[in-house]
Amino acid sequence: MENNNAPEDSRPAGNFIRQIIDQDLAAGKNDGKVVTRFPPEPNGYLHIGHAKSICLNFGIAEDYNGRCHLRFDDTNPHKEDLSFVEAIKRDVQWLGFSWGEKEFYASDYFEQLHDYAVELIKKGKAYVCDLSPDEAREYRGTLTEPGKDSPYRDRSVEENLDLFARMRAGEFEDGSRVLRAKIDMASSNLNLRDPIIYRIRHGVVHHQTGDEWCIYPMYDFTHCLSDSIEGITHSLCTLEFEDHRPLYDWILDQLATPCHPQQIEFSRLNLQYTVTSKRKLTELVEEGLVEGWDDPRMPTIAGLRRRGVTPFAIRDFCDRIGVTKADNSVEMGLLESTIRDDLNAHAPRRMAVLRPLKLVIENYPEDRCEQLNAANHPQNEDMGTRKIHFTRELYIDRDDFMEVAPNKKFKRLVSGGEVRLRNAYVIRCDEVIKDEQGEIIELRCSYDAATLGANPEGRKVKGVIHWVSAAHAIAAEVRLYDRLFSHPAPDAGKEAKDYREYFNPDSLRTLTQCYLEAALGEAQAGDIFQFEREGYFCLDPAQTADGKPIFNRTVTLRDSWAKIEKQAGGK
RNA sequence: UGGCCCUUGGUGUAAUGGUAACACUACAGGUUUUGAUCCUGUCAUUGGAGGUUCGAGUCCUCCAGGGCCAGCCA
Repeated sequence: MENNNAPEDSRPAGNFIRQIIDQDLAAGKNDGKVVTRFPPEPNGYLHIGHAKSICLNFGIAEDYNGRCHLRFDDTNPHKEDLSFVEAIKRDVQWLGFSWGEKEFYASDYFEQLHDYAVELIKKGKAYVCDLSPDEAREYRGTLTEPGKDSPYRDRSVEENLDLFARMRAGEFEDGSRVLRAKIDMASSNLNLRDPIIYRIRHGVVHHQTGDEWCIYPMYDFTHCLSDSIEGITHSLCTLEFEDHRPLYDWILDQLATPCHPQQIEFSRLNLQYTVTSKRKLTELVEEGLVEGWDDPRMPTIAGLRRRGVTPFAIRDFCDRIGVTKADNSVEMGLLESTIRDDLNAHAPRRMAVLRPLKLVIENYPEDRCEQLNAANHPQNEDMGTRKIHFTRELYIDRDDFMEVAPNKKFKRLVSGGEVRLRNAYVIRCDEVIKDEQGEIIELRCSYDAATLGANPEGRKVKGVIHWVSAAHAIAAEVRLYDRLFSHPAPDAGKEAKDYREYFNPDSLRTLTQCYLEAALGEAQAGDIFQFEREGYFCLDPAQTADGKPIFNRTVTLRDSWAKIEKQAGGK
């Protein structure tokens, strides 16, 4: 059955941009069409902030039966690279969006853009300026003082045409001349003080156009015209471009263009305890503070993917944060909650011991091995069951045993006490074995054979802990991640500190002696599981030098016990 | 004594002049072979002051606080 009559309640909440589009549609604008675009510059990897824009632009296209173009804003060959183009395409696709045939590059339009520039010159609205960068800055004025007209402002159309042609022909050096729009050097909006629209760049090979050009158009000139050429109806961008909108409109108003798209600005995402500035992410990568763009600690799409975050969770997160013009600071807890919601519903459960402590069940025969059934999901029978091995020698987590309970609420294993082994029997700790240093190295226990799938007679056993069979366990490395920075706004700069000073040295903790239940041996790279009582973990594509699998912790389980411990005055 | 923009609970959003809603967090309980999940309950009169109106979070004025802008970056 088709769902083209899908009820409105199945759609994401309307935001102010969707309301504008609704009004435009009601007013019959744009022939009832909605065309958006996602315009990344290929000079880095996409991050969670881009995901917000991607979900907005592609989401609107989907819901309004329109289309969304992927357009690479590649006007600055100095910083851009083909590898970034490829990574961006991979990430947008992975998020679940498709642009069909609508893959464009601003560089596709270089010839048209050049012709528009010539048109502007002919209309007396642009001129070649010979001011040096330093001189240009002086002439520009300041926030409170108007600028001064360039001495080259009144060159004739013929001279400008000639000079611009020679700029293109490569006659002039980098920085010696630029093409500027002739607007108003006294404008209170600095973007209108005769902005530069073309600059000279020799000796760089553009990833799309090679060495065909030595002049490159600036963003302000390129973006509005690219939008118009593509028939974009709503050009959505972040707040810092608000001051550029008068220039966007001015250029389109001067030229004979196919259409005049509407620029609408929204506030960018600020996520606490991380940074989402391409410059800073690039520095983290280049300075080696992280292992690469896809380091699981990075807020990049590639990093989140390697961490085990699903495309659904990211899209759901983008729905939850909404779209407004207000500055915001989204808590990491919201992202984590969104991730848990998805993974709780879909991740199969497994048992894994991260900090192993040997446990021997003395009244269990040495040669015996039971194959017990364990549900893959406690609330979803459709996810089936698996076999787990129960034997005399097991591993449990060191944190699940204490010789003496620290408080009345502690319900894990203690000396002389009982605890339920998840999916198996109730055991009692009879003896604690220590080494010369007094460190606990082994537990001697006994099990109650009558407690498999049944409560013990005449007593209550509250605690449940996870375990693995020593003989069947798979050795693995587990990487625990924490926030990248120790400050909620590392780049706020309140104390004029560099964000790097807030880098969290404990953002990665590696556990090399972990044991996984045997079923995890079949996991494929990218598979995500809930390690019961620990969190969600994703199998990394890499493995250790000695061939051990590596699991990345996506996010912990919500841990109310940790809160109790903390309130009780630390552990 | 430059311009533009923003301001609803701890956080993010909703309410489009008709009597503050949702999610996250926190806290208090209940269920539970994951201290998970799930369930229940509690937590704001909308930055401030005036004004318009029968009625203002929504409209107007002023004030305060915050953000962005002086790249031949995007």
